[in-house]
Amino acid sequence: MTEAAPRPTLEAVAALAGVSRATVSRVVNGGNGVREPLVERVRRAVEELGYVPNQAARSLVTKRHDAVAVVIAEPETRVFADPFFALQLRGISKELTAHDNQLVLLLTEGRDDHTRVARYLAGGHVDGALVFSLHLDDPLPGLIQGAGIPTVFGGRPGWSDGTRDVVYVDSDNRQGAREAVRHLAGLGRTRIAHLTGPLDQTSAADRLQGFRDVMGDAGTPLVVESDFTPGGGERAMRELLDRRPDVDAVFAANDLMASGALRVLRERGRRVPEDVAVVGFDDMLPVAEQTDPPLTTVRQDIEEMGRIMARLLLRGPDRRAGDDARDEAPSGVVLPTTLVRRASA
Amino acid sequence: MTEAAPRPTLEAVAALAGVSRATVSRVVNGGNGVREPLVERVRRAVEELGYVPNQAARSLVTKRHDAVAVVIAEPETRVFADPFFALQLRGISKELTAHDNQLVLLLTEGRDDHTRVARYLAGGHVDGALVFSLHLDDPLPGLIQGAGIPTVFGGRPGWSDGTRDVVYVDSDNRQGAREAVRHLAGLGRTRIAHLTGPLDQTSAADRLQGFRDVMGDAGTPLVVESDFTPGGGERAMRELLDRRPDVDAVFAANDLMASGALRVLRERGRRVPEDVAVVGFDDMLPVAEQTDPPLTTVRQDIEEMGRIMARLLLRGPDRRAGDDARDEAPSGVVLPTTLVRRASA
DNA sequence: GTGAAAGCGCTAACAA
DNA sequence: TTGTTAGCGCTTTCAC
Repeated sequence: MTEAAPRPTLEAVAALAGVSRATVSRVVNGGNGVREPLVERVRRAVEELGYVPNQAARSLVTKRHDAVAVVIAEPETRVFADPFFALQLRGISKELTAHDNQLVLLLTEGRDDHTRVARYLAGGHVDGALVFSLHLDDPLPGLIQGAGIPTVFGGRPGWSDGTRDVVYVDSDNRQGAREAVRHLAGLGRTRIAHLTGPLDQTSAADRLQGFRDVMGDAGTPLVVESDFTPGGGERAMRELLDRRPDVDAVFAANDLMASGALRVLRERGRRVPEDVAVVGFDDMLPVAEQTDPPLTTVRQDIEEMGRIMARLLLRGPDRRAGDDARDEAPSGVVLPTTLVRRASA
Repeated sequence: MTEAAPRPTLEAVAALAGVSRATVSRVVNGGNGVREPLVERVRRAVEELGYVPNQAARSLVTKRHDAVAVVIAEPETRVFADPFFALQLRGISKELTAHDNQLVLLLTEGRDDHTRVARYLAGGHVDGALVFSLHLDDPLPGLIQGAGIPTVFGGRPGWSDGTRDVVYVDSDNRQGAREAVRHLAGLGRTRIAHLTGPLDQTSAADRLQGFRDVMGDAGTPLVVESDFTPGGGERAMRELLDRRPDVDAVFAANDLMASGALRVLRERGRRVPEDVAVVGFDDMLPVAEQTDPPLTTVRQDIEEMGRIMARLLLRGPDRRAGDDARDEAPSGVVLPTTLVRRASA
């Protein structure tokens, strides 16, 4: 609401300090090659005037922005309802901050926003982008590649053509799912069901794959497709109980669905884990620790994933050393998962 | 990872279309006052070259950025764990998007980040800031005012000197709390307790004030200070039950704490609402609807708050019409709350 | 080590 | 209506 007071420029500082703009610029950018007394004088002038460099002017010549965009493409309402993004953001934010980069968050609610985002990325605001594109048919990744800026994806993109060389960070969803199912089998359970996430997301598809790896064809009739939400978990669990009342174990593709499943099981009078053992995925603490009973689940270090994404992006430009040594550039980083045992299985 | 291909400039487009840079600029910015055939030719050239305006260059001359910073000052871990910010962000994001503004999210993890944020805001990246500063003693607001850009606060700032004229958006926490407590009293409850949030936040302090408005001094012994987290709610509830086993109603200052309290009550064998009625605050759906029993709570329209904050900020500059008519500028917008009845009270 | 001068890509008077 | 021109505030050769 304050009317923008005109900020002092390099020129003003130079005048006050009695030096040239070039010298002030040098001091402001680290002061290399400027003699101590001058540095001191310039510093004082900067202080006195409250000078802050104008980034637009700086970027115009340096072509650097020290800012990174985080693009979250999620048309659905659950963008943040799910603590998943929140945790990744924390990791990303920490890493970027440590390297003096700013985080610019771009939320896209629908297709209309896509061109806006593409324009922004191509418009020279940021040095790179971290992209969360969850669905197979999302046009956004293509647009972003068109913008021609370095990009790292969160989660393995699911394009059918495996030709594009993308950099991404993901959890080992398939292996994590295997562990979960093996754990249930190790408990002596034989009728193990799986509540899937939306299968147009690679994370959900990979977890289903892991389930199948262990169960083989025997598992197929016990698979119920769902959507990663608590409500979806409830619906899927009801359907499952109706279809297969003899089920004795459930592997839900995430904790939110598991919590919904637990509610339905309680409502139907099944004891957990005595009658039905339940395992989730994510180890989302606010959910997993506070269900009744607390949830056994597959933990992925979400915050760390975010941190690694940022690191990969910031490192990117360094690697232009040898073009033939290009294959050492990791195109996908897959982090391990661990099973966390609590009371539900 | 792609090496940045040099983007085409206005100059290039002008050359290809056979016109001057000025004409291209006009077309790109809406095409007013340019004859149709030329517009067409320029459009084609833009298309062909994949031209996207360089924002740094543009801002340098226009001094506008079409971007707004959202500053979330939250040293604690719960930044996002709480869906509260997520919802506000959604509202903000929608409103900004509708006005073709970008959202730049600045997370500050600790005091070290403060100067970085101040520098960013003063550095001419954004046209204004939306600030969530929750704690009384936070130095950030001061720094931001120093940056001299329009600012709107989320939640009433709690500075002791009431002299600064700040613009903020808040819920009517006090009135909401009164409603909650009156509802419990209306149920015939007489030993009504209150689990507070951290009292250095105005929202928590205001809710306590509302509780006191209704209960008077009689309520004081039944107030337990806590921290807005589920764990804090559990601890506070335990302490309360130990101290006052005869308590028959609890007003928790937010839903998260209420959920913790419910767990403790169940664990101690108290029936809700028969033995102890419970009311929360926020109506955070993923929490309130899925507790057992579902939570009666005070709803605030968090997303709407975000939307209004953004609207206020974007409108700001318009209002410079008359300086004497300044008092019509709302310095605080306080939104009403409503009680949502579910099963817990 | 320091300053002078050019120019990053764009918009906005001003002329034509 | 269109083009010409002068900067916006900064970094960066290049002389000195």
